[in-house]
Amino acid sequence: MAEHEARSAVDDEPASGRPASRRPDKVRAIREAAQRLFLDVGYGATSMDAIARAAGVSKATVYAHFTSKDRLFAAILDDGCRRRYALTWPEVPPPERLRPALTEWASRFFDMLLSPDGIAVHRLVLSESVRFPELGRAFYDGGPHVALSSLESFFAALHDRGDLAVADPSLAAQHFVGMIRGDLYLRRLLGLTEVPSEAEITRVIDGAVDAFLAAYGAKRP
Amino acid sequence: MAEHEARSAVDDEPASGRPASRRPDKVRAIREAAQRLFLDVGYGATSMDAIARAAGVSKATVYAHFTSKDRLFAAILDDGCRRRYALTWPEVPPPERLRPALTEWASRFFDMLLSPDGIAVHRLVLSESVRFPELGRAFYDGGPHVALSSLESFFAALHDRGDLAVADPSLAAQHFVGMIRGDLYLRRLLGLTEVPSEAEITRVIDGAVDAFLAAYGAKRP
DNA sequence: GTCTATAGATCGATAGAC
DNA sequence: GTCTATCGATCTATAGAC
Repeated sequence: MAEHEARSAVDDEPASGRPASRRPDKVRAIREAAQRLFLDVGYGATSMDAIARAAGVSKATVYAHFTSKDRLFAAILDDGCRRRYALTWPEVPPPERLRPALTEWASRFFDMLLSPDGIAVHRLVLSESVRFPELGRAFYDGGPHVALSSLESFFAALHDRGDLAVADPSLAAQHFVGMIRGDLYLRRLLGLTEVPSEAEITRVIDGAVDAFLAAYGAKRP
Repeated sequence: MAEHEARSAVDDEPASGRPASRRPDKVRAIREAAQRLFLDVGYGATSMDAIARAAGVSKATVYAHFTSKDRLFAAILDDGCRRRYALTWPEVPPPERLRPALTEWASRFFDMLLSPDGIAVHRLVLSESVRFPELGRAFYDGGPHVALSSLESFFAALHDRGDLAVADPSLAAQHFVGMIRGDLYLRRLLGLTEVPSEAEITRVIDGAVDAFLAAYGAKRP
């Protein structure tokens, strides 16, 4: 095949030992194909045949690198979705000006939440956490829990400083996130609407920040 | 079989026409078995063999009453889950005393949301709304949309009366529901926690009502 | 390491006796 | 209407050649 010719021209490898392990790119191709298929159609509707076909390898090659469908699924989630999801959680900015900081955080959170990839990850995790109980725990600890924890300490610091009046930082963090999610998150999960417009996003975020500050803003005498 | 004897003793039917349609109870058994299985393990993991076995009939009998697995699934959702689910949305109480009314509504909403059946329905709909797009629409229109709409008009009426300060009733309704859901809803969906204790429920609901009233309570001069 | 070919199990759906 | 028995397709996983 043309593929073989193209490879042989650049295949003088560093001769770094045994001649085995020639094609790490095939492993990568399998991972990418599996990730896209799992995210697009879910675990059950993704067959190992489809993964092999999409990756351009034979099914036996898939099984040579991943013991079973379950293990491949776990590897994909460990290596791809969960880490990328956790990394996209923004850092909480320093509380110099409160409203812009909240707006900025909410904006990034909202974008990640409603993006096609974000929705796909949520759908996949929610669908398969019954079959794979560890999945729900790993996702929560690496995703939502990180966001809530950082918000909690952020709010607690502002409370100590007198810039906010949060008796229960945990509840306040849940309220802020819950108000940002609003209705759009559910409608996105159900496939009822596309990624909202900038105007709609601004309206929702400003509304959430306004309500949060009205509820938790420090009432200084 | 003993089953036949037991039946023949009371089987002198009203002779209301043709002798067919002897066993509506078998249809009911199929419906109940299918509903429980779909809710417990989802559409993909539920086989027609399993449904027939759980209902105590043969697989051919299932197909004699329901054309296909898809149709059986649709019938279950139409007849059982969705209607029962929609009916359990609490009525919004009259606004005589605001705080107790909000607390009462939130309490019933929360109970329904976190109950084993409520969580199972949500999980099923979220999982299968990709494969069955009409399912997501039907669920949303019969469930969350009803709750949000009734809250909206409730808030709008209170605003007109001067008891609340809600510039955007739609956003306010989403904020109230979002704060009630908080973190527990997601953790329930992911299978990370059981039905919370009464004390925990009270803490979350009181916190949401407090925050909502702090944000939207009328500031009368 | 990678392929083709296939085993073994299960699934949705049906035929035919009663 | 209900059963037993089975078809044909599809899926996960593996054996064996190169």
